[in-house]
Amino acid sequence: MPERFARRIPAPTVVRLPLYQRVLNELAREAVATVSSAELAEACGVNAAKVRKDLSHFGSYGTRGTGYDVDYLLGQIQRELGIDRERAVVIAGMGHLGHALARSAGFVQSGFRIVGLFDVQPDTIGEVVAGLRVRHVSELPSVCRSEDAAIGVITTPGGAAQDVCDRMAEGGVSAILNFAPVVLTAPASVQVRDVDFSAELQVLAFYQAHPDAATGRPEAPARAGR
Amino acid sequence: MPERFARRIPAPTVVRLPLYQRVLNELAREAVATVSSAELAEACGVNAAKVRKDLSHFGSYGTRGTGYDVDYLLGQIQRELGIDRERAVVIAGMGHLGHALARSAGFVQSGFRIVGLFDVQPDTIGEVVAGLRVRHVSELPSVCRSEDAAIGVITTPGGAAQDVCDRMAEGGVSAILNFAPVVLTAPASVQVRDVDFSAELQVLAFYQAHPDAATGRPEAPARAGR
DNA sequence: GCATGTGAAGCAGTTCACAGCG
DNA sequence: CGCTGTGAACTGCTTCACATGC
Repeated sequence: MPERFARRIPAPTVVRLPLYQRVLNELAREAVATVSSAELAEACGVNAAKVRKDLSHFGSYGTRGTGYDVDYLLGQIQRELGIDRERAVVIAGMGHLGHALARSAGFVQSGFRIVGLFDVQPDTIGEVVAGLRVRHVSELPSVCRSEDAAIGVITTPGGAAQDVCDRMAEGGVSAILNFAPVVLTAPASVQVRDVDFSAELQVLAFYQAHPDAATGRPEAPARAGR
Repeated sequence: MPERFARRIPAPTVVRLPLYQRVLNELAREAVATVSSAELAEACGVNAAKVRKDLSHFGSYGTRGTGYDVDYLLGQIQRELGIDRERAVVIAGMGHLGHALARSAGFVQSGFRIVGLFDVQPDTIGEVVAGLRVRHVSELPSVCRSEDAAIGVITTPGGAAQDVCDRMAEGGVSAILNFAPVVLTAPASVQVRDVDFSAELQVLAFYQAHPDAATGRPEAPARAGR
């Protein structure tokens, strides 16, 4: 058992971990035994030195002159990501996006299990999606507690997002993935990540309008601070 | 017509522009006439100095002692984002996510018009979604050219993404929003932004597993880089 | 008086380059 | 000899603090 305390990991590094994990998974499936930082970097589209620095934050997993053992490295990264234990997730807002996420194979493969679907529309409640019955949002807090769900996904319209956020916090959720185009207010103990499709397109549009501003390759933008 | 050459805008600033745009839009709807950098910062969940610095990259739009004129500032930001002209978008991969995006109201409101939907499934082709008939991916390049679509969205399974990417490039697309969990290879002239839901959840899981690593407030989304 | 705009300071992540080790 | 791991240099964003101007 390696050391216990993770040193402060740079946020950009944390964001890249899932990428490494994904690529290593593929390599493992292809029965590749070892990778050098250069190869892994190539496959991830990042700089080799960055890969080594990132991995070094967790310890020395590589072998000099050889590279990294794919299976071992994969295991270490998954452990860092806390994928060893399955995590329960609830989704609020069963519109098209909510449906899409509920049925997403990627979530399950990544170690997440969806344990609750919620909405407020009378005609949506009761519907069965991905084997789960959609319930009214008022039941969200209790379900979070009974299912021990610590992660919530918000796919409601903007107007309903803050209310849902409050209910999630009430249910003990400590991490929220927010797709609603709204700035949420949540307790400091609740981690919020925002995803905004329109904003992504707008960024692309910006660089189209300002080709000179494009920095060759955008790359890992890091977190904008709050 | 203001000046022509945009100075090099920091990538983090570009990522925040859509956020400012959104918040300013709300303020405009509420008929708020002016905002100070502090108020705008509060509403966006960012630092006030950052707001001023960001805006200063585009010129001096504020009035000392008063703040910024909401309508004027909004107009300037939209102009910077190139929202003044509508942009045509094509979507490849009409699974649940593709459907969700095709019907997304947010895209239209943000100045994007969806002009083509594509898939390879025989039973999906021909279906009409959001007023558009789904066509076979082989038609993608020609439609991009005829509709002058410069932005493509990939919502296919991972295995089909690179092929679609190639076809988009062939069709003259210069910006791609990629939802497939794959590292795409595209010409340097094509800007790619990746969005990976599972990766977002994994990042949240990481911070749950390492509460000590949480940097106060991560904030606004960032893209895992290429 | 009050809020912007900005030089300067501070800080963080990236990249370099090489010592160290298999 | 090759590749990792890492100190050090570098680059760039963030934050500060205040002069400027309404």
